[in-house]
Amino acid sequence: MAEATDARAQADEGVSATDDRLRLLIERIERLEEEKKGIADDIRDVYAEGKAVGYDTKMMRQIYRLRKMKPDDRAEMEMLLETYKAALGMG
Amino acid sequence: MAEATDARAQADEGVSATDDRLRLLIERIERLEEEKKGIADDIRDVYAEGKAVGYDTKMMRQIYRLRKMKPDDRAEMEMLLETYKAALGMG
Amino acid sequence: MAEATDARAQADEGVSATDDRLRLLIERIERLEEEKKGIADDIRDVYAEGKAVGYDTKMMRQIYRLRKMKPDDRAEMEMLLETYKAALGMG
Amino acid sequence: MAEATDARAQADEGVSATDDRLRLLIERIERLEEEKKGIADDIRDVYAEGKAVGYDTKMMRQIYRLRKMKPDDRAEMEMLLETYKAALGMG
DNA sequence: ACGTTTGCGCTTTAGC
DNA sequence: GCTAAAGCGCAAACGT
Repeated sequence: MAEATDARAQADEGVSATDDRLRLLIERIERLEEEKKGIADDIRDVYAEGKAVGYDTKMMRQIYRLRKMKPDDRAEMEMLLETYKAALGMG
Repeated sequence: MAEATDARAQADEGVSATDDRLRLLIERIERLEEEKKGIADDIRDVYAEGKAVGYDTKMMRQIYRLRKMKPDDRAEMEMLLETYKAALGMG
Repeated sequence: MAEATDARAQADEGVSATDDRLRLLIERIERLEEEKKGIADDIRDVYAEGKAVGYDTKMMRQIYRLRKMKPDDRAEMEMLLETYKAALGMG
Repeated sequence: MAEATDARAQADEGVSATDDRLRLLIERIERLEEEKKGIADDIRDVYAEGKAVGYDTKMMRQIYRLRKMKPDDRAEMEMLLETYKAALGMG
């Protein structure tokens, strides 16, 4: 409970200094979110560019996903295999 | 390992010029997605920083959301919520 | 725009009848959420029971996940293979 | 198909008594998870129904959340939010 | 241009 | 209390 109310305790004592700190944090977040959106737009543009030279957008997305997922899938499969071995008393 | 990578091995072999162009597009996308993830991590860090100095994460996110809304929309939304609350006897 | 403000329009004209309707909907949701929580608790109990007779909870969850995912994974792998074939001009 | 199901094939073969017990537990979990999903679908339907008669889905969910909170917690949360908003000059 | 459907991100919850 | 995973809502994307 003490931790949960720290912010209010601060707000109650003196608002100005901590409020600047809060505003600064929020503004940093807003700036970063903007950047993130910019990147997302760039990605969008690349897909559009690919489409313009004849590639199917859906296919490009699938290929991207496939390349990304491969290592993870292998890791997961191996983990599941270990699980099975353990389940059969080899653990 | 051999079985798992058969599909890509095939892709690497009979590769034409158009496939290089496709690969280039995909690689650009991959690069941008990486950047995007980096930004997202930065945002997480800022929230963590705020939490470390006593602000509630949930509230910070709420504040960010409210600031993002157009003032009119925000006012309308709050009014609608009050209306609903009143309708259910929630003072 | 007309659709978006329907609710408020109703609220503005006469509150009582529509409010009962709203309350009824919310109460149905609350009841269903309770049921859902009950089921979730039952699931929890089964895992606890398994743990009590010596099975590792984490492992049981993995097995559940595996059994659930298998058919989907096969379908997805085949789809991705088709994608590759298409990318190589066999589509 | 043969390769992909090797792991399960092995599990099906060298099965001991304890594995039957494990399977039974898993099957109970699967049944319960199915039920849970059914309830979740019902909830979705109720929201859809509310939307169909003019209520805003987002607001209904917000109302449900607020009703679920203990009154004291709700009051404290709203006050904290107001404090933050004031700190950022959001009237 | 709209409605449907899928993918992504956030929120919340379970386990350690 | 924190980290990791699952469920869910939202929004962009595709097809009509």
